[in-house]
Amino acid sequence: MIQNLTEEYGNIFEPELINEIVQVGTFKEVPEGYKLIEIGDYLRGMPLLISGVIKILREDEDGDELLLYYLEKGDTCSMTMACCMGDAKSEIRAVAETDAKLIMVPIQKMEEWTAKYKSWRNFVFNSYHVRLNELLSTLDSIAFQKMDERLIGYLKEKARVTKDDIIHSTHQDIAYDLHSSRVVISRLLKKLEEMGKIKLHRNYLEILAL
Amino acid sequence: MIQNLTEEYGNIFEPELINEIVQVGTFKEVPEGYKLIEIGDYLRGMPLLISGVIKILREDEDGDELLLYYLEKGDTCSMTMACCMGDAKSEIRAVAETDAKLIMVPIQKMEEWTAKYKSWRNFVFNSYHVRLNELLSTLDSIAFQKMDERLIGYLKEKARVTKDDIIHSTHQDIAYDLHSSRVVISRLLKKLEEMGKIKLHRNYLEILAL
DNA sequence: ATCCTTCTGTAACCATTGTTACTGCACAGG
DNA sequence: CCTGTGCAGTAACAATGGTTACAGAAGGAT
Repeated sequence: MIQNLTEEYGNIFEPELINEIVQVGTFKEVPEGYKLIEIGDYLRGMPLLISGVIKILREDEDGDELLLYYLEKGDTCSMTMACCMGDAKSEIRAVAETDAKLIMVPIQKMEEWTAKYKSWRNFVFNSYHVRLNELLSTLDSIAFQKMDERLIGYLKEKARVTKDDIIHSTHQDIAYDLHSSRVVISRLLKKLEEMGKIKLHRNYLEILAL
Repeated sequence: MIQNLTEEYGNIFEPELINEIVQVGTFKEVPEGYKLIEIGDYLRGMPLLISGVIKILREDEDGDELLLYYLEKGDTCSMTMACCMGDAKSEIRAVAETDAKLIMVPIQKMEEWTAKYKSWRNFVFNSYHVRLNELLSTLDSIAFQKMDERLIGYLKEKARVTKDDIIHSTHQDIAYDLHSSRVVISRLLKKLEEMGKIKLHRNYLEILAL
């Protein structure tokens, strides 16, 4: 655990803080598809992501989903922090997009470290900053873009975070993330294939030139 | 300035912090419609709202607008804080929805006070928390609601923050805020009038029962 | 009063997205 | 090998929202 922490966070946290994290944190390794947080969950810990990708989803009363953004190594979940301040109920769902390693820190420490360590304060503020901007771009894409543009953006982003030009998703998977329907996504993907930008297969697709 | 501050913030900030704010802050009174922040502006100060309502807007490259949320007394602009951490360029526009009084605090103090005052830390974290959730509901309404529901929500929220069941807006104004077109809004408003929920007039409308 | 500008109402039309329904294909498991 | 299940392709249609165009009403300015 200590070497993982030092690798990812050694350059931003003071050694004493790293020590504290090692003391109170618990190491966790989760497989792809593992549901880390469900909407309405009471949060007891704050995750520090060591490796892998976590996707953060929003859902409404009817069960309609929407992908908000991905967390990558070095990220933490601002939503979690936000929740720790308030009623502590999660507003979002977190699912491992790939196998992932992370460290869970008890939320009680948050406040303490915020007073004690400048690096922690900067980290927390920076996380909020990044997450707010991430949410803003998500909002932009929903408000200002059409579905074909959103789809292209989605494929690009997914390829980026997984470092893989093969997208291992069914059309239905994509439709869920974009809060659309399978038929619509199939239609648009077919267009992209006709334009030579992607190549479709069963259960996956290749990005050729987006 | 001191009595304004004490009225709105006296119960959450320590007296020493109030003193510091009085020392370095500048009082500002702006009329309805005053543009406080434009997209791309470099931010030099952080606003603490004393009275009035500020609306926060997002805009894309083509100049299409979208209302994100309102700030009310006791609120501050998390976006501003977020911007102070990063490249300091504003991602949003802030316009006074009503006449408003506020205190501008130099951003250099933010970091200092965060280390020094627990109440300030809580205030800043809480602001982020509230703003994140506000952004989430905005996102919800765009992603999951249809225009008629969004319109009703908009009218209710506007009536709430202005404490006035008369909405002093033209159909075009509303269309801008909801990122729709005037004709669409007129159509939907007419339907609401036929349902007896509102009464339409030139340049304003009355909410009867929403 | 007359003119001009702005706001509103409305119709006709279009584009995008979502829905329903049905097809065939791929593949895993017996 | 057959069969069931899930995935993808496609057509026809519906609904929502956006666009264009035009007419008339309100209200201010001269």
